[in-house]
Amino acid sequence: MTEAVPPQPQPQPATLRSRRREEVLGAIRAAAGAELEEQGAAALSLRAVARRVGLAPSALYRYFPGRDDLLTDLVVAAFDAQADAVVAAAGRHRDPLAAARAALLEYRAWAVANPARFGLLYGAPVPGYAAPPETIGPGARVGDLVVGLVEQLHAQHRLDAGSLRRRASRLDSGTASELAALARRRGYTLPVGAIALGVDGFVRVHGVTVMEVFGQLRPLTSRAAPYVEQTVDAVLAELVGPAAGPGEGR
Amino acid sequence: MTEAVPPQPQPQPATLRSRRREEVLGAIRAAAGAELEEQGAAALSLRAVARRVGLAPSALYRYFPGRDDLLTDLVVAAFDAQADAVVAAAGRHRDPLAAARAALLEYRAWAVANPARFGLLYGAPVPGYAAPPETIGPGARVGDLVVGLVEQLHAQHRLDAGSLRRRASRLDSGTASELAALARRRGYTLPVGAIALGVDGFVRVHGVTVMEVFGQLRPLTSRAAPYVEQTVDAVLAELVGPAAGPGEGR
DNA sequence: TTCACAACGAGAGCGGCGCTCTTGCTTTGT
DNA sequence: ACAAAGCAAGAGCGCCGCTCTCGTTGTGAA
Repeated sequence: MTEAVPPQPQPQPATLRSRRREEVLGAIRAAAGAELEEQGAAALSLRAVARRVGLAPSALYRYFPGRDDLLTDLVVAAFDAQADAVVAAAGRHRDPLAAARAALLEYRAWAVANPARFGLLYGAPVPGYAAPPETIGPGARVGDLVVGLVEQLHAQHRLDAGSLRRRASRLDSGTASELAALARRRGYTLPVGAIALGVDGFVRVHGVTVMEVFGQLRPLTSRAAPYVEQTVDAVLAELVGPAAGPGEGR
Repeated sequence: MTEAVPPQPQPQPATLRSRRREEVLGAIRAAAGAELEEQGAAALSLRAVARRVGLAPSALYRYFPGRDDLLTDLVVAAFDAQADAVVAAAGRHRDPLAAARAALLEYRAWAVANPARFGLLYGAPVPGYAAPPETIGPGARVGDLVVGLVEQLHAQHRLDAGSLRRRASRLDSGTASELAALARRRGYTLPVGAIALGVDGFVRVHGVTVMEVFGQLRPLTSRAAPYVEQTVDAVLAELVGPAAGPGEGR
């Protein structure tokens, strides 16, 4: 559970040793990322990483307490890379609806481009490995972005009133109070029905992405991209009404 | 890729050896299932299975050519068990809408009750293991059931005309022709828009199930059951219009 | 009924895995 | 200049999947 390496770099000493250490650490991270991409998460082998960087297997334990901590490091890096990509895609649009569309499509595109990393984050848990608490921070960035965009749409009075009413009427009191608590905790200022709408949409896109990346979509369509696009458009239509076509936004 | 054991039992010899073989095979399957439930798919160890059955590790190779073939056997068994549960749940209702609701809820309930088996089927692929072709037959039973129920709703003119029109207008020609080919291949007699509606609904339920079983839903709600139920109801409402409440059907 | 044969289970052994401990060597701060 | 700390390598532990060999035992044909 202990952090392998403190995230804040201390540039004060800049000694020969600390510089070497950063270099080797970067090489290990790069090698582990390459191994992950080629072999998958559960097959990540410390010895293979050591071979790739040209170190003895035992030398790796100077940098990571164990295989699980190396996995944790990769999990955090993957969450951050994914969030960076999605946030950047959303940031290219001023209009929150166009930003949401770009974010959801990028969520899927990043997953398709990085299947092993995506599987590490959202696949069946690696046996004997429990995600430590320091991974939940980076893991929440995408969700926060989506809710933030829904919040903007709500502030601009663009959320579909019918969808909002229908969704709120389906909410049971337990889920509603938990969503309200979540909103209070994170400082959201939108009604729980709107949060539920946003969650529904994200869950839907995540579901179709999981099916595509893990191979269950291929029996239905050989090219999954247009199907995902249709799903995203349906999600946006549910949010702001049927006016939201593919050409909406900037 | 070779089937470890022919599925059709030959009761003709009934010799002492063949009877013993069936017993040991059953014990191995049971032990492997227990190991799978306790340790997860990727950690399934032939030696652990052998210990549990009380055999030498090498003796297992008389029954399965290797670890992957044992995995394949478990995959087929899991697909069949899941399909049995879902089909049975649907079979308890005459009305296709009620049957669809029961089937989708049972799909999630079985996954929650058998997380390791579900992860074996739909999680990130086990490294170095590719699902062999004999697994796709049992894997299609649930999909066929869902499409069959949508087909019944269509035959009874109960599908929501607006949903059907909106979904068809969003279909691109490539996806549409692939769905049409799928329908031809499997003998469906419903329009591609209806197939797409059914696929959308199933994908949605699968997505929320994956998130619950793999642990990504807990940050949102501590009790996922009502959220899944709301999703299923939304899916059914999309199918037959907003009249479909939780109390619909027999 | 006898007997060659095939199925069976156990054991030894191969290379690879995560991980620990020990042993030298190099850099560091005093 | 020197003790202390960091570092890399090697040996070794028990685990893994898998192969090969060797007695033993049930089987079907002679």
